[in-house]
Amino acid sequence: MDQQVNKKHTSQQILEIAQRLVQTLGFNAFSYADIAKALRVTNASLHYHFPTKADLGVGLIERYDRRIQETLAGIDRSGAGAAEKIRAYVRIYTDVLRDDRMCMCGMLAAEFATLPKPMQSALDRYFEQNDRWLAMVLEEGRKKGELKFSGSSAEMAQFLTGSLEGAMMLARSHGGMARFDAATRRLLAELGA
Amino acid sequence: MDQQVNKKHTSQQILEIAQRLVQTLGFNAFSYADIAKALRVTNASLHYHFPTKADLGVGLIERYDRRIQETLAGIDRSGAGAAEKIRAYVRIYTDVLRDDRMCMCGMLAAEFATLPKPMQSALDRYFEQNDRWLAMVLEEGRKKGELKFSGSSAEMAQFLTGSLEGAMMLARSHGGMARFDAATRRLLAELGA
DNA sequence: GTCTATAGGTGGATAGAC
DNA sequence: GTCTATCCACCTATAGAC
Repeated sequence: MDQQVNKKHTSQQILEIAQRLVQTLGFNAFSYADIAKALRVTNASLHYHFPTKADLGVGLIERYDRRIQETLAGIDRSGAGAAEKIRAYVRIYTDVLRDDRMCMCGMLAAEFATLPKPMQSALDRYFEQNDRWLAMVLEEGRKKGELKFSGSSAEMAQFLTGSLEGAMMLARSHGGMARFDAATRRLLAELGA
Repeated sequence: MDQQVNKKHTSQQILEIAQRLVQTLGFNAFSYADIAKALRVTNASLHYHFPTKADLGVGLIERYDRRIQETLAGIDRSGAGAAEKIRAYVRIYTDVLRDDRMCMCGMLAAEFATLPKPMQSALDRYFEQNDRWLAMVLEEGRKKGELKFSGSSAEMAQFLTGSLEGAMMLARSHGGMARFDAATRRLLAELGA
């Protein structure tokens, strides 16, 4: 149990708790005190791991990004067809919402204007990577005749994420899971997936 | 210049400034001090018009609601066909985004969990009324053969608002006006509008 | 790595003079 | 209706002991 391991472990716990808080309340609506209470350490202790809240925020986005990329790589490795890949992608969102959370980066997108520059940049990279993966799958799927849609795959990718994030956001306040499910069914049907 | 007129005038100015702040920063991210500075009055003076921030928030939503309803009623009175009505509806969002704002209620939906109960209720009424109008137009349009879509008109209405809000939100942080325009073009094309 | 203690700032809100 | 003055809660962040 050397210090590195311990530090890493605590950092991970902090990120875990903070992420849930962002997904449910938003980045500006939670405080170090909230994390401290949940983790039963003091406020000051958190600043050892993440000196400023901006550092914590960047850490959150980069970890979220890394995890999603791993998930997407897993979907790629599964050898599934394009249609199934899209369905798996949508399932990621569905699972998050079922856990009463908002997509973290969707929440941060709403708060974008108030976020520290480094967080804005990290968020930009996240959406960039996501769109790239989606566009690739869409392009491949259309070529093979598994999917159908008009316009460029890049544009369709952005439309998809926008609609998913929006449906998710409104489902949380008005419409619930049923609203989100209806939206995803429509999107998938539209694509022929 | 009696007091009533003056009061109303100041209240309106407060609401005007506050609304812009909500649309750009969010409800939790602005303070009475921001409004006071912009209006060049003191912080305390604002509390005369809106005792608590929750009061201000409810006032914002109800005014926003009233205004949108008037706009929708205007569209109804125009005698336009269903397709043109939908296009006019979409144009409302487009104009807001062009002014570098987010739809106020979309922003509030993202912050929903952190809002005072009275604001949540007001927001609920807003989305309810909006969906009702949209569903009515969609239903009418489909009957007359001006619009085409699968599923119920109520469900399609919720899908539309969700996609518009989501596209708007992501356009503000990643993709800009082009992204939003692409989304609306796709949605309208899908409807045959 | 975590603690106590505290600084320095900002938030919403109220009392009471004018 | 607007002002000054003030309260109190909470926020992020730091210094320094352990």
